[in-house]
Amino acid sequence: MEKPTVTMNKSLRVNSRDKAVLVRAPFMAGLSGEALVKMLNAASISSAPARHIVFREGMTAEHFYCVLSGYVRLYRLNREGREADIRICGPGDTFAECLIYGDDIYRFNAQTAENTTLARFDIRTARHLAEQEPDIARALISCLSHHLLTTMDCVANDRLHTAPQRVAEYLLKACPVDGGPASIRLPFQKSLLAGMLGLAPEALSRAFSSLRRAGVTVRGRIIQISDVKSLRDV
Amino acid sequence: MEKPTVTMNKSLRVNSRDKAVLVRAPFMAGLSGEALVKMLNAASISSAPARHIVFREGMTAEHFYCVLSGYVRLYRLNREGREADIRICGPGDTFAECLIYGDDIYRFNAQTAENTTLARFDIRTARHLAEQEPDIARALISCLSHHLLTTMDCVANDRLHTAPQRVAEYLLKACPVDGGPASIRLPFQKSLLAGMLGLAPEALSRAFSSLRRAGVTVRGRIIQISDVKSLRDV
DNA sequence: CGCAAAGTTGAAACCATTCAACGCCCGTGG
DNA sequence: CCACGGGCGTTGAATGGTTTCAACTTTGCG
Repeated sequence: MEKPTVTMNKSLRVNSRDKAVLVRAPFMAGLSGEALVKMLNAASISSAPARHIVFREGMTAEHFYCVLSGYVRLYRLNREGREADIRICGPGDTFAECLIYGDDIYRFNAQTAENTTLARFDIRTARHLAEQEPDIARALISCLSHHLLTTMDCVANDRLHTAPQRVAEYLLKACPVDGGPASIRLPFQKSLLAGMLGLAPEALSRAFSSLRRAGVTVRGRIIQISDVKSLRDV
Repeated sequence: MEKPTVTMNKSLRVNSRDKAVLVRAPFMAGLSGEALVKMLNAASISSAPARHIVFREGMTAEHFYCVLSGYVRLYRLNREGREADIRICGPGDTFAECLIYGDDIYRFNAQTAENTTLARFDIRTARHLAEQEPDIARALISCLSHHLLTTMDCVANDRLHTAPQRVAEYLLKACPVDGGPASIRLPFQKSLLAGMLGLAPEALSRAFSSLRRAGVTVRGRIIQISDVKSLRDV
């Protein structure tokens, strides 16, 4: 039983349900038997209530994480205390794995946005495993590459698109279909979506109402799109 | 002699001078003899004039690159043709290495900002090498991690800081000293710095002139800072 | 010297933030 | 049952930062 530096509600071994999510996470998917077992053994599960601080910027980085359920907000503060989200991590997403080499200090804050279950990996252990098992190294490379591309997308979006365009883009990505009408249920609160798109909650609200003329109707977390194609023109 | 998909001025084997830069690049530094030789053999050098398109978004990704001299702009276009820079790569920087696993399509445009020498690696070859040589995998992980952190910094900066703050931050990072007066010579054009910070050239100009009251004097590419400490308060 | 590219400055328009007020939903407790 | 209150979301008005466009100046290079 290790003591985590940041206390959580519970800290327990992997149960079968969490394991199922973990094994399907992009980071673990594609690991062979041996490597998979090693990683699973290195994992420990913890769950935390909403708004729990997982770690703070500047803290010594000892673990990286994989979200099993719920959502985690990665963000940074400016000197006046204003927060800016960098990334929102949902089930299957890994975060702070980028500290596996290099500085041993967290470079941002991580806070749960709702009740959340996390898998936690010791960074040193994972580093050793990555050096022993080529498959684990490969998984790490693949996972980091994907994050990097996503984050570059984020920079480009912030710099190229207006608020309604970013919202439209999110909706289109979340849309299962490629034409006609569609309906989406947001998996989290609107304030979280706002942060994800680099907007104040008010700006998201205004973006939604400006998308009404493009056939977007919002009622709570349910979003109706009358015509996916016309949304693409925004 | 392979034919590159994008024609460059010259395409030649590694010469001793380029090799020296390449070996010192973060990506190659820390490679052992065997791994180093393999990577060097996989590299081919090409140089291109200013404003040369290295590759375009959507093209089949066959190579990734390491800048040996000069600068490369990674950017994306919106539908109206406006450009937004995602990253500026200088000597020692690697780009498009994030495509080593995953889709085989470039996700952004790359253009030289001045006369530039590049090392080019075949992506498939590099993938095989990374699977054979744990050191190469380790170097890739380390390199990708660093990029990811940098890009996350970029998102946070864009969202948290104003133009003068971003400029001040750049100057402080480029500053060798931590107090008193300092002088910096920009390694590239101001328009490139503007793009790097997510600003229009005019906005950079205004930011500089608003930093005059913080003791910043600009003459061409030379920037004088009367007191580094007071710049930190911006 | 002269031209073209790069950089600066001003004015106007635009976009997003901020602050404040209000409405809504929902859980709690009387 | 209803009243209350808090969290969340929406709306309005004012503010501020950045872009855009255009004109002008400066720089660098042949």
